[in-house]
Amino acid sequence: MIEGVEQMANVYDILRERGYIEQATHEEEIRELLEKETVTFYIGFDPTADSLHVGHFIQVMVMMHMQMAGHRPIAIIGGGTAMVGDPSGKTDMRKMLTRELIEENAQSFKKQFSRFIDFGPGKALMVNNADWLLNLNYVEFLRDIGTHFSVNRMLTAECYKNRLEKGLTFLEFNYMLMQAYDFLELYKRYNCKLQMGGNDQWSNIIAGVELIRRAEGGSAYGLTFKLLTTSEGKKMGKTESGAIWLDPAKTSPYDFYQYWRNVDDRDVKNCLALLTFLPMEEVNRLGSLQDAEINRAKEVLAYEVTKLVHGEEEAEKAQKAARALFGSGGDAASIPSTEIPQTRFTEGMDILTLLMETGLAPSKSEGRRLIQQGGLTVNENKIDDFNLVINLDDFADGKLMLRKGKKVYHQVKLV
RNA sequence: GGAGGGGUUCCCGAGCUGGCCAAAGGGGGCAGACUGUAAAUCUGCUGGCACUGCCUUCGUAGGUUCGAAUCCUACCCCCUCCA
Repeated sequence: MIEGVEQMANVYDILRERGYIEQATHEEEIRELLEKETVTFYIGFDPTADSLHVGHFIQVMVMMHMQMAGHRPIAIIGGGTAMVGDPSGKTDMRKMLTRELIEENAQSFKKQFSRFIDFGPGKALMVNNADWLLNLNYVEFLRDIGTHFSVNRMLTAECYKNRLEKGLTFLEFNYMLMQAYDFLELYKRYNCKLQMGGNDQWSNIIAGVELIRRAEGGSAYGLTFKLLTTSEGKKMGKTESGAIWLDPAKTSPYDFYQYWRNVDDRDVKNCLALLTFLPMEEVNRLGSLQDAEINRAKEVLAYEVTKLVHGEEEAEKAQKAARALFGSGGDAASIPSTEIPQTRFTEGMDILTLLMETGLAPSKSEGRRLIQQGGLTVNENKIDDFNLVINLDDFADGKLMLRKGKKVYHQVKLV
């Protein structure tokens, strides 16, 4: 399903070249390990939402690279750890999730992973840490695992820094132990020697590496990736309306495509390297395009990432729709649309209601504001009257095109 | 448990000698100009609605008052110091 076969080069070098790697516990050893044996490694994902998002996707990319290089990924679904909530990098305590919700989320994650990773026999594993965390005996756990941790040391960990100022509950403080225990458990069960994760997981990862050494005298390694950030250091994959989800029901393929189509010039190269499998020569070539030329690179980026996540057909449709709206040609079939029964227009619908129906405005006040400021176009005619009534005559071929601002298109279809 | 500080509109953060407060300022967001579906910059807007007015909002519940984010009472929560 994924083309672009990796050469015999060491994956470590590939990952480094593409810019994934941020920190490693033992750079040389890891590189050697990956060179000479099939390494079982893991990345954890806490099911705190009902879909994976772009931030997770970068980790999935790494798993794919690793699997293509012949290593064996374990995707851990953190059904147990999500019960506690990782305080790393958070300023506030997460809201507690119910067990049922976590279970549901875990199911969604599972489905999504299967799109990207081959879970065939021996190829990869997906396990839920709820299996061993949920029934732990408290005192036993403290005696077996707790003894290996120094609170003094934990308190100096980067991940707790701002929480020590704002407050940290004992519940969350335990998160690190649980994640470390996961690693130990996987080490024992599957000979898993390497944990990877976003750089915010660094403290938790070394905790596991050290636990394995102390408890088992074993060697384990850790590797972290750059978090997907913009050139300005802001977290990427977030918009005003929330995260960019991989679930097409939560972020439509068109919106997904548009997100990448509109990234900052300066982020194009990085995104191409991290989120596509294009060869690095191509990435470098596209990334060095200047001025308006770089729009071509953005199209490639958007197309490639959308293809990976939603498949070729959806990527194709999204690209055509975008071209139709912003350039010339293409067909607009798959731009976001809302279907509204014809009968509702027989006596006309006021424009403000229509804006709310289509989700272009969250309230009539905002819709009014939008129109007053000249931000709304209906069928390519700028609207200046917020009392405008839309009726059937405004539809051509059963369709009406709304445009908010410069690039938010929305089609109304009669049914 | 004791002492002190604090909970304000999406976020941070003023206001708290009662009316001029839907609430300063900043951030974010949205829109306009510019442009390359970019960035930067400039401008406007930014609780809701039946919008020259009305309604709801300043931790929660009551009270005082013609009138409260501002005063009083009780309660909840957070932080700091002490135990």
